[in-house]
Amino acid sequence: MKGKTDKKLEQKNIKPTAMRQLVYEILEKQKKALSLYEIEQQFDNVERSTIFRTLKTFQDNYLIHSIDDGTGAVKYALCDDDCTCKPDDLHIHFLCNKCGQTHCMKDMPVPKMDLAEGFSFENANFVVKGICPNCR
Amino acid sequence: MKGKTDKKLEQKNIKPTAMRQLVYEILEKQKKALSLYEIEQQFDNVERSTIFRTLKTFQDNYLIHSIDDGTGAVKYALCDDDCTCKPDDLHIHFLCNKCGQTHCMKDMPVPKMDLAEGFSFENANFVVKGICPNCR
DNA sequence: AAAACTTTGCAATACTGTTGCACGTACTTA
DNA sequence: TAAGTACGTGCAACAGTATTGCAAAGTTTT
Repeated sequence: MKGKTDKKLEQKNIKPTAMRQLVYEILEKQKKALSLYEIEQQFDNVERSTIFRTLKTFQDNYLIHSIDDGTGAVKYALCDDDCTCKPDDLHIHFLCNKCGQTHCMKDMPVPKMDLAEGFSFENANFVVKGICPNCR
Repeated sequence: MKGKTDKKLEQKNIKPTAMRQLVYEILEKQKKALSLYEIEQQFDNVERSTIFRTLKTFQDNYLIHSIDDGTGAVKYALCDDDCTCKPDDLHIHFLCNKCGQTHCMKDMPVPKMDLAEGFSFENANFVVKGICPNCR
């Protein structure tokens, strides 16, 4: 019988290799978004580039989304099951200025803005920074 | 008689050296936000690190603000005269996915969000991406 | 003009992300 | 099942941006 992880991967047309299962489970276990480096730390002897490509595959298949929170390292977090990373799926992210953790605020969609004449909207990145509940 | 640039710099307590005047004028001339590299290109033989430190000085004194638009290079743009880079001064930035130029939407403040219990708001980065009027 | 401080240039380095290549595993098909 | 093909992984090298230490040059103060 196939595991839950395998099903999730196959749902998004990703062949479930050992590596991919592990990376997926690391992301699932965390409530927060993780950087490539942070994921790498969870392994003993795995190549950065392998994880990098695993994340790229995940991203290409809408299993995860990436967040540039301004800390210098891109972070990654699981998408919702039905997410296709379209504008309507966008949500706000919160970076704690103290602990550096980045959280997905999945219940807070990125507000639609009325742009000036001639500007079209394709995508957005909205990161709110402050102090998280754990750090006060 | 002192030039306009000197006054602007002194208004923000920045000693107006030749380098600083030039960097300021480059930023002023442009409508858009510029990366360190783009500024470097406007000179013949100036050190990256010097510009870097010049920009840092400008930023520490609220003369410019930096924008991380997700392109990998931080960009810089002049603040309004009375800006102190507090939450109320924040505005949206627009990155054109075609030409890569980043514009300050100074008339569009970053919307205040009601964060979940326990999260405090200190700062925000809101970048909207799409196609700009020049590229359609 | 000497001392103290600031700014600049050079060189080196850190960090993150990214790619080429070779090897091995898994899948396909005859 | 054996040969052929496609895919995934590890290693190594590299690219781009940001950043720092140090010394020389310039500026301000006394």
